[in-house]
Amino acid sequence: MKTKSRPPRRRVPPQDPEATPGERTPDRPPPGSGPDAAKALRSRRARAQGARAEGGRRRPGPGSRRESSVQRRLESNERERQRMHKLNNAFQALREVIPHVRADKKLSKIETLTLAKNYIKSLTATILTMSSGRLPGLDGPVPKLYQHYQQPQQAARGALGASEAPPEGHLQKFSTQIHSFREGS
DNA sequence: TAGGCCATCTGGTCCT
DNA sequence: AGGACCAGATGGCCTA
Repeated sequence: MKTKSRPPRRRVPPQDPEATPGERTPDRPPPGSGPDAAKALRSRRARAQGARAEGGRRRPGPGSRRESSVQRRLESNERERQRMHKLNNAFQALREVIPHVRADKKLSKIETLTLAKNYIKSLTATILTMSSGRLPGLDGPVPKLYQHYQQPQQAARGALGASEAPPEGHLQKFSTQIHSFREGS
């Protein structure tokens, strides 16, 4: 059972940037690049790997270039951690606004995204039905619905109040989708 | 024990 | 130039 919430995990001792990651990076296709970029990437990688291979032996003196690059790496790691934490907060905020079966079990990220998508679809369908095929407000200057969507930070901060919880009435279809999702279909 | 999920590290690329 | 973003790698925790 996944009923109990996991304790926050502290990743094993923060890795020493000196301890080279070794063969961590196989050739991955460079995102968004042509053959030239691929070539450049290969040579950069070769240089970097060579540098790592021989770099492990020298001891960085205080204030050395190596030491400052280690420092930069650590700062970069910290920023990346913060970024991921923010992302996870956003996921949590999303979990809290989409209704789901078995509230005792925390939704995984992929479940959260999939259910959110289905939920949006379901709500959209409901709105369309209620407004006889037209989105309410589309005749007006700026649809309120869209205005609401223009504030992503609000959701990210978990600022949605209880008053904005989804209405209970129109979720029959969505809950069916949840069930089929849970069944893995 | 295998498989799923996750946090973290890392190096590359993109953007300001 | 420096920070944000991205994706691969790695290893820990948990459940079936």
